[in-house]
Amino acid sequence: MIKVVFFGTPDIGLKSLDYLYNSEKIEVAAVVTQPDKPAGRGHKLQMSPIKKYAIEHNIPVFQPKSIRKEPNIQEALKKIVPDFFVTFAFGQILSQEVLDIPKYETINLHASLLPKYRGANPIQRAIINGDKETGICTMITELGLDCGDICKKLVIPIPDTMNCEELWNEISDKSPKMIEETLVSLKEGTLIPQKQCEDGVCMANKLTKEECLIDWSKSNNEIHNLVRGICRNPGAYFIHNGKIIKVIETSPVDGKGVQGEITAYSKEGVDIACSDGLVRLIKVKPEGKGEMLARDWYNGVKK
RNA sequence: CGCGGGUUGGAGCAGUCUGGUAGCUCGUCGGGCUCAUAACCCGAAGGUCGUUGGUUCAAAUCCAGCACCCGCAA
Repeated sequence: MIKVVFFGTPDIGLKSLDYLYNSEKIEVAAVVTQPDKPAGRGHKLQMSPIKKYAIEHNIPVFQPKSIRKEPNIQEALKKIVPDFFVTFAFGQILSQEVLDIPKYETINLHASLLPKYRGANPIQRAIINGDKETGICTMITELGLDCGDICKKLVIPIPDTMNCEELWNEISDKSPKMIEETLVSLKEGTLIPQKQCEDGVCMANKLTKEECLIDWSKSNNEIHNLVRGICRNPGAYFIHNGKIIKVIETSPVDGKGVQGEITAYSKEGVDIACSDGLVRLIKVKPEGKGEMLARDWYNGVKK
């Protein structure tokens, strides 16, 4: 049995945690996740999906505000005498003291083809930039952001119509085996991590509010990529009659018109002109309303 | 007690302030017309107005409670 402590917070790591927990070769001795935070409407205290899972399966949970600054929790983790730490979208930076705790290594799973898209937002950035492929890497965690040696790499193609939710799910589905195989072969010594090539390094920064506002002076493909890249969360949007209209689904089509103006409306959707062709809105979500077909939204709004 | 929007035929909305015949656009169904469109014309079906209670001669509308959906912010 390989004894691991799983560090994670959002639901993208849930399947991996579940897989490791049920694996014959792995023992999940504890889970480390972000503290419960007031979130959502009404600011109710909410626990992370990873914590929920851990509680349901009686796995011990640690919730440091900052793992670097809490020696008590570090001590508790030492007592477990883990073989590996596994981090997957944990949301905190580890320190050398923490990295020194496990007998072997700390491994991290990152959702990009490193060294491309190091950082916070690799999945959405790959789609926004119109990449044809991305992937998953497991790596040895070192101080510094996603710069450790690579253990395993898996390429995932991105079709033109794929949105970030679909990619998110695919990564969530394919990660568990990657992690298990990495752990097993590292322990056996059959895998030699490779240094990252320093050539193609680029960062995947967090999305800003401004980036989510649709700029109609861009091309229809750029806008389409933005929409599918950030889909519902946080969602690309524009302002119509003073209301935020989130755009859930689009397709780029040919045509001409005044940038930002609606040029046509049909069963298929509402076409808006941009710098190069048209963007056909298919599904939208107006402020305060549920998701709806763009043609339904426009039907209620036009006079 | 973070701020705010919403619930009305199958869909999207108006009507609520100022109580008095259930309205618009779309869709569906039937008929007609056009070279053609996001087409057009005629007709029809389809609604316990979220729920419970109160006020009133009379409530979608006013008052009180409850449920559910959603945006912002974090």
